[in-house]
Amino acid sequence: MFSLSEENYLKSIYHLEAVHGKGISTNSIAKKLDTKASSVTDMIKKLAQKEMLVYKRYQGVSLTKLGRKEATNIVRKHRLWEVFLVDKLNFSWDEVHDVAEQLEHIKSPKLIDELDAFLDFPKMDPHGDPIPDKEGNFQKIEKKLLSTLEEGKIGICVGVDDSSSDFLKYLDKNNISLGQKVKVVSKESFDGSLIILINTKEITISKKISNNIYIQS
Amino acid sequence: MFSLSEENYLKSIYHLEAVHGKGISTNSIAKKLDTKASSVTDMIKKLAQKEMLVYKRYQGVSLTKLGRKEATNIVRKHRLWEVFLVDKLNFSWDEVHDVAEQLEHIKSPKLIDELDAFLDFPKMDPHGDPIPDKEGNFQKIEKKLLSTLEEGKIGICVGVDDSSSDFLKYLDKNNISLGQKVKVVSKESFDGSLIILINTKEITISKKISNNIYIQS
DNA sequence: ATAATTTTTTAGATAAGACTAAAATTATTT
DNA sequence: AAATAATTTTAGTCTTATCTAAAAAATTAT
Repeated sequence: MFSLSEENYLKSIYHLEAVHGKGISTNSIAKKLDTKASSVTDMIKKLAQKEMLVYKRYQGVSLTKLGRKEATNIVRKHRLWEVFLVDKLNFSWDEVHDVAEQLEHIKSPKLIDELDAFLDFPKMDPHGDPIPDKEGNFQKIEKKLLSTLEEGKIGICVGVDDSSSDFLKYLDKNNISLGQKVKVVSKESFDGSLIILINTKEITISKKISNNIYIQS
Repeated sequence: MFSLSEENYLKSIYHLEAVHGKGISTNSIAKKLDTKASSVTDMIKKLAQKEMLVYKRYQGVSLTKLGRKEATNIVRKHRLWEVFLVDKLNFSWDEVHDVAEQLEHIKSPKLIDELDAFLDFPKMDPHGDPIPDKEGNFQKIEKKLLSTLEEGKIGICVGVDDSSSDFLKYLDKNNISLGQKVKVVSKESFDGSLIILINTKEITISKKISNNIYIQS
């Protein structure tokens, strides 16, 4: 059984590996968890002891198969709770993160599988991220950043990278939601900003925004 | 904001006060929480500091209005989650306690009220205990112990005192559930055991059992 | 009323998880 | 290749919530 803290470390390392591959640095974990590098060193020693990850001093860490399984299960729980909050309890997609962050640590063999069934085995969470099944498997969705879409091309919004409340509220304000059709009207080469067409309305979005929206074309 | 431990102390003291009135002893809290008296002394000092209870050395403790409000809210959360687990996730009444024990500590202003609405504002949990509303009010149910029912009299089972899995499974096995009609066929004066009629079947139950079943007559 | 017992508190120790500051190692420049 | 910079680890401290053992107070029995 893992402590809340241990679970958060495993989850963070899992997410970092998804982006940067194996060999995650102490500093990057510290940044992600908003803690100090020395605290990270302590914890990864402990998790290495438990064979959740492989660690060699000064070399960064990589999850073991067991560690990845544990992490995947936490992600599964987090995302299922997010679906529950949005589908059943009228939360909006910018409100779910903090609560799911707590709910993901509830320990019950039965709870999460019943919840999964109750929600009708959803494949996606409210931000377009895939939900691992009981065995830890999930389909990888074909997607690319809106910032990579060429002028004149059309895409469907299928996910977001940043799930912060501020960013999601910005999207709401501009009627950008999952499933929304988006056309790149023009691209400003100087700063990478885009003029995009949402329904019948043209809006300008910065590179920072288009780098956080995933589309399917 | 309160720690998990602080919340558990408040809840336990609340339950003890419900049975024994004001002035709860250090030892009884220790017993309830399966911890040592010295640990209790430490924690009640801390909670007294926070004005959740009144404490004078060697005199036991009593919740303040604020402390009672806090405790009531935890009880509300616990019981709402129990209803959720039974009504929506196919848990049986002997399976809910441990999970609700975890879920009651989730902190979200919105979550619990939405859950309440989603469950259609239930007034009772699966064990027949009343669920406080948002303001902390709940109706006290008229009930007495099955052990106090006289020979030949009939009652409706409306609650249980002990909510342990073992006891509830025993009840299931003998078809005793909330709403079930029970008739006392005879009473053994030597050990207080009862022969009771459940539907068409007569069974013998010990005093210990009849002391844990609440009925309405 | 005094002795014995029980309850409660205090004092000091421990474990988990975080921190700061300094030392060790690795990476980058010049 | 040496010097500088950045990263990582170690050593030691802190907080929270426990614990044990001993002291203090309250209660009960003689």
